[in-house]
Amino acid sequence: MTFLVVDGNSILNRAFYGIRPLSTKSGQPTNAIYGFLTMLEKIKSDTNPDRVAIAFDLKAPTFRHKAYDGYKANRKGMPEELAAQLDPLKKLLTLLGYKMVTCEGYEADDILGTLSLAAQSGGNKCFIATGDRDSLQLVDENITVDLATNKSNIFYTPEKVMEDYSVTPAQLIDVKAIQGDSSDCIPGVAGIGPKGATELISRFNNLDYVYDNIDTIDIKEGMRSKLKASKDNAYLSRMLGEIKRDIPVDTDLDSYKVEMKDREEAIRFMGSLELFKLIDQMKLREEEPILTDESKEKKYISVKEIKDYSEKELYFIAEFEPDGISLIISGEDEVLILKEKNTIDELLRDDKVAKYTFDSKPLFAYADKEGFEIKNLKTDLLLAAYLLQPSSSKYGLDNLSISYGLKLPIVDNSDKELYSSVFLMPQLCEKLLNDVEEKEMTSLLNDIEIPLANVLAKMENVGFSVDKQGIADYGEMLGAQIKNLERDIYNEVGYEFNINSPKQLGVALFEELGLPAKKKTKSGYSTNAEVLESLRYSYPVVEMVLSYRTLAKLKSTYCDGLLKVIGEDGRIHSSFNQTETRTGRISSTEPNLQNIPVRTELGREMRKFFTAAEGCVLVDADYSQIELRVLAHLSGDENMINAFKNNDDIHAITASQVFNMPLDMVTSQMRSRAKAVNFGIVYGIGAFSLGKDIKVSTKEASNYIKSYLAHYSGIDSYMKNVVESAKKKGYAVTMFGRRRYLPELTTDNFNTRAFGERVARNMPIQGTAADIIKIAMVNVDKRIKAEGLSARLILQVHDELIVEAPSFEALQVALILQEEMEKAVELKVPLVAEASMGETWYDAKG
DNA sequence: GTCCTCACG
DNA sequence: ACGTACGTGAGGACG
Repeated sequence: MTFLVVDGNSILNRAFYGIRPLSTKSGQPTNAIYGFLTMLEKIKSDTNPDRVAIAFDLKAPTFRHKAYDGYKANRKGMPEELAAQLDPLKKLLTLLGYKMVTCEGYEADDILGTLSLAAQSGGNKCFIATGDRDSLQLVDENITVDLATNKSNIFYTPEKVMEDYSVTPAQLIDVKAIQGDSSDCIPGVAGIGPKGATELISRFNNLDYVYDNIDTIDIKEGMRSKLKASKDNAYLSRMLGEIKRDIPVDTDLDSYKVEMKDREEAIRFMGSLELFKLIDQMKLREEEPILTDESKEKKYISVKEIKDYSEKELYFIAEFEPDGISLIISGEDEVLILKEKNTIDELLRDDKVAKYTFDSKPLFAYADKEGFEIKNLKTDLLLAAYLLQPSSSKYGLDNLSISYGLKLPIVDNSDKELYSSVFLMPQLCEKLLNDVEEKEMTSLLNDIEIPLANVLAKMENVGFSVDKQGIADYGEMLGAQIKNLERDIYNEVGYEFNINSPKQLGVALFEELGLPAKKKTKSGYSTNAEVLESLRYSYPVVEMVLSYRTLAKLKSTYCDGLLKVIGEDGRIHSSFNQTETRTGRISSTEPNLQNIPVRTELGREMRKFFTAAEGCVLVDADYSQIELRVLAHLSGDENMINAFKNNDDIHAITASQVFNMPLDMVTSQMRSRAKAVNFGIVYGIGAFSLGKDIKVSTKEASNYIKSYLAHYSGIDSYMKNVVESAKKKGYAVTMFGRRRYLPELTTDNFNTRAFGERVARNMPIQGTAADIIKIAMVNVDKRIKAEGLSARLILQVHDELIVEAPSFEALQVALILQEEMEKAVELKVPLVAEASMGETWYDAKG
């Protein structure tokens, strides 16, 4: 039999430092857990053990021995991020069926020693997997040490130990007794290091022989006196360094059989840690699920293709392939596949068929293209899952089933895993919708998110018309300027290099030209805009680099990037993702139309290429100060509410309050600083960053904030309450009940917790604003339809909506936009939206 | 695949 | 004592 003993703490350490930081979206670190299991799998496949024991130290921070020279090395114990992974790892190992061994008063090494000896005495082969070399003394004919890192595994047999250390494994104890080991606080013989120690032991065999014959052996006098001086330390060190092999742990090897009791629970737990890749790597899902006796769930299902479907309830997902649509439907005892287009269309528009699906947007897009409407869509599980867990990064139907404790049946005549989770959709729906109801998000789901999916689908279909030639020409123009700048920069620096490489640029500026470096990043000098900005007026080359950066960004991201995604219809069809952000905003990809330049004139030019179709105009409306208005509402601060009721210039009013000045004495600089404070408040504010932003000292910035909160005392108390409440509830919440869970608030790590607190202050504001514009979008879409217009919403940019409308509808549409945006919700302050129009986005933006 | 940088609200 | 404002997506360099 082969026995494997794992040095848990040591492998965990290797994993933690060897794998880049990973964490769930909610902030639970997982890299060490991931690394540990990957390494364990690798070790197992290399050693093929029949039994496995995993040894752990009992105490988290490891003070091996009382230090004789202070204990600075381990003073802080384990880093927070590692400590936070210990309990989840142990739980997971237990779920996976491993037996863990700990022993009060002893260390993991002693457990390795005892178990390996027990295995050997029983005539077995034993592997010890560890990350540090202390255990090498245990190696013998039947005990092999696997020195494991996340990259390599080195197997130490007696021969390999001899090869590397020139002594036998047992002699390593004596070598260490002489040389000492500062990391383990083993003193050794002062003045003799690894070389001397190894030579002594390989020549004289052991420590006893050396000291028994200390006056007669043939060594240098200096060494003799060092040895004599440290004799006590040497023997103490040997005692400390020798691993114990008879400590009281369970040596019944059969108790270390690996038996997974509840596979689904293990998968579910791994799912909650978002270790999806690991679930696959460990092939946890391939085998038959274990069903409990009382379970009425089906073990096996089959897949059947059908021509017709006549039930009144349809639980399904839609798949879109080049050859058309197909529905995968949850049947009574099987999964049904429906491919008949006419049948499908009939079902989708039949008001008498209640429909439950996962990911409705493509379905809405399909119906839009086919020119009909989907009727009686009861729910979208993807959107429900998002509301329940907005911080997750992956919402597969299968992961969802698992995390809701459903056991996936085996599909016997298909390899598609998806089918088994489709089969469970009715159960899953019930569980999810109950959950949504309990958390008071039913209206958010049914009245906002699901109708919005339809609106977004249509926006994607319509797309945004662009002037392809215009973009290409603009790109060429930029290209020529970039070439000139390149040449000038090379001239200044004296050689050619890649200006796009921050690394090479750092060397050129801060080494070759000797400019003062301000900041460093992990991999070299920081060359970001903030650093360059501070040098631009003193060094012409910096100015050139800044221009180069601007132009290169414009060309690569916006000209080249956009040209690649123009459709055959001459329009850009971005994708709007509804389940991506943690605050409830939507995001835009391929391309991202929410970050088209506007802040500088040169960039803003890009918007001239975003046009209305022939005979149409763009109507663009944006909210004025929506986040501050939301803040005024949520906080109930009278001062701010009044400012908005009076339709005052909020930043100027803030300036007059913060700087204690009459309004007509407020300078533009004061206004712009007050504006930054307003932004800072919304983001969760810190004096340091505010100071950096407006280029005043941290102290001064801190005074601004104090003054702000004194004048807006309602905001002060609101901000305190909102953090308090998030701590109590575990989540931040918007006006419409959208949640964001904040496990960060309960951690001990100061920075993590401070982050959580800022998010707790920001999310209700950003999220409520997101809710509001979503409502407006749904209502605008409805109004346009109700009034029989052919105008179409084509883009949303967080506080801005763009509609493409036939010219003759433009005025009507502008009114609709403004009206629907302003009355989307009633707040304690007016909600103001302003519309304007033009042939291009450049002209339409007010 | 990750880092750095930078575009937007 | 320590790092430093919220939310996104994309491109280029580099290992």
